[in-house]
Amino acid sequence: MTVADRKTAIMEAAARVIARRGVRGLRVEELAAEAGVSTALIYYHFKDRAGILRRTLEFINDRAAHYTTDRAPDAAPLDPREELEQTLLLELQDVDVVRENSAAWGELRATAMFEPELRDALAEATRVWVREVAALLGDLRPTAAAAALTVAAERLTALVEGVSMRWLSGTLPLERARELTRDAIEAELERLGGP
Amino acid sequence: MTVADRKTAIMEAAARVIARRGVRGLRVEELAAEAGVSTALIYYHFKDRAGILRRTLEFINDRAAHYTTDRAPDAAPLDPREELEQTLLLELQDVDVVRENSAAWGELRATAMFEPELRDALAEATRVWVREVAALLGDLRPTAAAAALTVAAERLTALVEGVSMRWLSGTLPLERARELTRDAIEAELERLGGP
DNA sequence: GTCTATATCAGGATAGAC
DNA sequence: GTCTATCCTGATATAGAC
Repeated sequence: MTVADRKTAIMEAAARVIARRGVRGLRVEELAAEAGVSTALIYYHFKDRAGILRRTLEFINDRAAHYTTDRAPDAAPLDPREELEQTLLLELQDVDVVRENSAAWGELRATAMFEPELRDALAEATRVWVREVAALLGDLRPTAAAAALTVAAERLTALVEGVSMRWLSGTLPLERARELTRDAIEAELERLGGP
Repeated sequence: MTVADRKTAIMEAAARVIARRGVRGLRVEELAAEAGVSTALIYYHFKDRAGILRRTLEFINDRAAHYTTDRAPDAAPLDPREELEQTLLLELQDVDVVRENSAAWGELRATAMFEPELRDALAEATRVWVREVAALLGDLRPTAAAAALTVAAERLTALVEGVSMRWLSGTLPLERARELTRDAIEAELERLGGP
């Protein structure tokens, strides 16, 4: 295993531990055990606890970008509507990597309320996501104004974050969360001009 | 100052400290200083750290219930539409108590992902809120089906939580958060049957 | 680069006086 | 009920060998 692989393995482990215990519950010792390395090595590579969190946020963002766009090479291309649903509903699946990402994402957003140094990365990731959703909406409603698309995308992504929190905190069943999201997509598309 | 008053003062202080530092950042010592008492007294009244959190969640729920319904006795009665906007937008105001409540609420929801003992109180509070919003929607759209009202209320309240998180984590300006919420109310009302 | 061992210290919790 | 003083655990972080 190369050094780069090992660093990646540590960040994968960090995502798992954060999903399991939260940012608050992340213990460097537990992370070390999860990754099968010593605590000293973690500090060697990531400097300190804040460094672990920062790098893990980046890692999660990258991974989300990939599971959003990576598709089997032989799969039929998605139509825009399917792609839009995918993009939003992907955050709401009971699949390890996704659940980890969503949980870690929620945690990191919550943490960012009190740690300004996470804010920039968070704001940027949000911006990218909103832009992506707005673009997909634009494909489906080419005549809609750019501002209207952005507002709709902000509402949809904020809703997904909201229902995701409820899902992960056990307040809302997953299927219900997905249903609310699907309906909201429907509603926004109607709002942007009927089909 | 009576004992009951003192306990209330401690919980008010807890809400302030949680809003400022987060659940993870809550130090019993800082709480004690904020409330002007000793740490020993906190433990005397609340047993342990978990007890502080549990009681504080109850406290902010009660307080939110009151600032939602308390109104100057001489004020003109709100019409249902205003009342609906109030109920949802009240969580999005740059007023100390509200900001505290919203921040603490977001924190506690995030914490509940990993601490099952907070879940019940959280789920119950959410249920009450959804029911309240659904009832207000029902006043405005008496012909709508109950299930449709509930779904709309779930979407709206989840959206408010989502934009609230973004607001408090510095990703979205307050005015924008309010605007998105207002538009969403508009959209849900249209969806439930035009005015 | 990676480990074992350990320093350091913050903060939760309690004892005991008043 | 409330305080002062203190204990002690658990977690971050580092020293130094390999």
